[in-house]
This record gives sequence, structure tokens and C-alpha cells, in this order.
Amino acid sequence: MPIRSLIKASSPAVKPAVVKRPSFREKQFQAREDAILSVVNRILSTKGYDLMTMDEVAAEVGIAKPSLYKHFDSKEMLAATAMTRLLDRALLQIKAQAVEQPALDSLKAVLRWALTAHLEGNMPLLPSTRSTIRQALVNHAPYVERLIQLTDAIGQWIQQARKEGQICKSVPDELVMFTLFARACDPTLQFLRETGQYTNAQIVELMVQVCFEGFT
Amino acid sequence: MPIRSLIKASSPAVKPAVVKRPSFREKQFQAREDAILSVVNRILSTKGYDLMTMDEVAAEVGIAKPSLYKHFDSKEMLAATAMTRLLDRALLQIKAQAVEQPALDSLKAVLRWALTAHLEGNMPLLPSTRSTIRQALVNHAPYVERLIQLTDAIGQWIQQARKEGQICKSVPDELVMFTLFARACDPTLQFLRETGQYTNAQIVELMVQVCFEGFT
DNA sequence: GTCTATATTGGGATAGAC
DNA sequence: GTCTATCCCAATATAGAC
Repeated sequence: MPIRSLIKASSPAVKPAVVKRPSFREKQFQAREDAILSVVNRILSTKGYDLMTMDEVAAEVGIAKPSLYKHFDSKEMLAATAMTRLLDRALLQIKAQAVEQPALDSLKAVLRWALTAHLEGNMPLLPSTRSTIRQALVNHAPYVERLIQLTDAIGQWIQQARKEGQICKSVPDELVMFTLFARACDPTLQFLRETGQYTNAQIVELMVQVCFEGFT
Repeated sequence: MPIRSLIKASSPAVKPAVVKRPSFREKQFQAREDAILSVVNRILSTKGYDLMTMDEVAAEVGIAKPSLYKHFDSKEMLAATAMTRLLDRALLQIKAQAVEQPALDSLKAVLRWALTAHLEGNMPLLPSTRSTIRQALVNHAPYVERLIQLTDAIGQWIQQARKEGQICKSVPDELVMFTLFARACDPTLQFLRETGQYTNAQIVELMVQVCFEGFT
């Protein structure tokens, strides 16, 4: 019996001696996966999950539909991965906030970031829709894990802002939290853009102002 | 030639001497149509247009699917009719507003009405979704006609409220209008309800307060 | 006008060649 | 791993009996 096959059979965990760097093929595979997720983000941010089709994704990426399924097991997993990546970015952005500024400014900054991401087509608008994806997300551990981190961080800012007297007594913490999430997917954003009268920066500032101060 | 048929032939517009009251059959037909539209409103307010199926509608009404198509030519027409009926109710509610009160109170009242309707399952959440129904609505003249009336009435209140110094100078009229429409379909409503901590009335008041005054 | 049964299309997922 | 060609199910819409 040849030695190689004996080793293979007896110790399947043994790796090759050379430390494996990602091959060209592997890098290309990773790059393609990023390309897919970018396309998915853009489609999700305009049409939402239910109206997104796998044919459409494949066509926009420039690959065949079955190739999609080599990267992601299903449409639900594809969307869940995109959402998880989005939450990763949100967490990065939150950690980058200065600690010295008033907590209310941190909250405004994170909303500003989300609105900008939405306008640039990087913000899936899932929470606003009772989509079939919601259950899949709840069952997707990596997503839930990041969502908990995110709500923890924002929740602390909200409590801090309240201590600093920046939040009205009659508005409960959770309402602030829900409102911030909802504003990130607010159709008002699309409406304002469709008027063609404002720059993206102006739209973001208007939305933040109305969200925190109302009309008055 | 018999007189009756002569009359019939020469003046087809002549109606029978007896004033035709709706027959039992016709009343039943109308009642069924109302039942269908109520079911559609409820489904639209929870799942939205794309996730609503004609099977589901028929099953909940308690009739067979083909019977639906005796009342409405297509799923799009069914939703458009439901939406038009909703706008009719909104217009009625607007006309019922007292003219003496401050315009801002009128705006709050109409939002309160819309939020209550939503909580009771009578408010389709179409504007919040880039749904396939949007194009059909734009092409549905009765809907567009009422939408124009509605935006006209609300637009006048907004201008009046501004004259009365109730709206911040930096917030344009159209942003107020868009925001009111968006709040009527806000997912925050669902979030608050799912906590189970508030009555419907409390939810409505919280939403109105945050919409007009923000968090502060 | 209402039903049972069916035509048809769109889209998620896959078999098998290369 | 990627493609072409296909399966299969769900959902809109309809045919035809009563």
C-alpha cells in the first residue's frame, strides 16, 4: 500500500507542511462573493427582499444563477449574509465614535451614517417590511449576535442622553431605539430624493433634524 | 308590433315604471364586496401587497377564488379599490375637522386617525414599500383623484400652521407632508405593539408626540 | 354567480456536462 | 467552479359544469 494513501487514511487532519496562502482562485472566489453582496445590498435597498430575484442578482453580477448557489445555500442565506455584513459595518462605525461628545450627538451620528448608507444603496430596508426574510434572520445566529451588540451600544447612549436631559421624560427608551431603526428605512428618504431638489447631504440633515426635533 | 317592444326599441333609455330597488341578490353581492375589501385591508395592513395571495383572500372571506374575479378583474384592481376606499375615508375624516382649531391640531388629528386605522388593521401599508402595486395605483384614476384632494387639503393645513408659527423655518412643506404619510405606515407602530406594554391609545399618542416634537 | 379543476407563468433551486 | 438546461412549486388567472 502506498504511503501517501496510508497517511491520508490514518490521519485525515494532517495539513500540508507549507502554510497555505490564498491562491489566485481563492482570492477570485472571495472577490466574487464581495461583488455579489454589493449587488444584493443595492437591490435590497431599492426593491426589498421579496421583489429581489436570484436571476436579477446573477445578471447584475454577471454570473450564472447556479454559481450563486455555490456561494450561498439559498436566497434567505444570501440576504442574511448581506444583512450581517451591514451590521458589522454599523458596529465599526459605532466604535469609531468619540467618547467625549454628548450621547445625543452619538445617536445623531449613527443615524446620519445609516441614512447616508441608505442613499448610497448600501442599506437593505428589511425592518420596515413584514418580509419573509424576518424569520430567517432571527434563526441566523451571526446576525442576532451582532444585532444584540448594536442594540446594547445604542441603548447605553440613549440612557446616557436621558441622564444628560436630552430626551423627553414621556418618551420611553425603546421608542427612541425603534424610531432610530425605522428612520434608517424611512420612505421619506426616497420621496425627498425623487423631488430632485436636494443634495444627499441636505436630505440627511433634514431627516436627522425632523427625527430628533420634530417639525417645530 | 306590440307597444312595449316598440318603446323598448325606439327609446332604450326608458326605465321600467317601477323604481328599481336593489334586489336581494344585488344587496348580497354588494355586501360580499364589502367583506372582500375589509379582508384585503386587513391583510394589506399586516403583510403588504406582494405577500398577499388571492387564495388567502378567498379563504378568509369564505368564497372560492374565481368568485373574487367576478368582483375584481385582477389582484391589482382589488388592491387599488381597497386603497381608493381608504382615501375616501381619509377625506371624510378631514372634512369632519373643526375649522376653528389651530392648523397644527388638524394635522395631529389626521395622523391620529391614520395611526388608529393602522392599529385596527384598516390601513394598507403601501407607501412604505416599493411594491409592484405602485404603478397600478398611479394608473388608477379614482385613486389619483382622491390622492390629489387629500394632499391639497393637508397642504393647506401645513401652510396655515406655518403662518401660525408652528413649523420650523428650515423644514420644507413637502417634508412635513411626506413625513405624515410615512408615519401612517411606520414599522415603529408594530414594534411598540409587539412589546405588549402599551394600549393602542398610548401607542398613538407616543407616535404623534415623537412625530411632531421629536425626542426632546 | 358560484364552484371544481386546470392552464400558465415566474422564480427558487438543481442535474450534469465541461 | 462555472455554465446550460431543467425541475418544481406557488400563485395569478380562467374554463366549464351547475
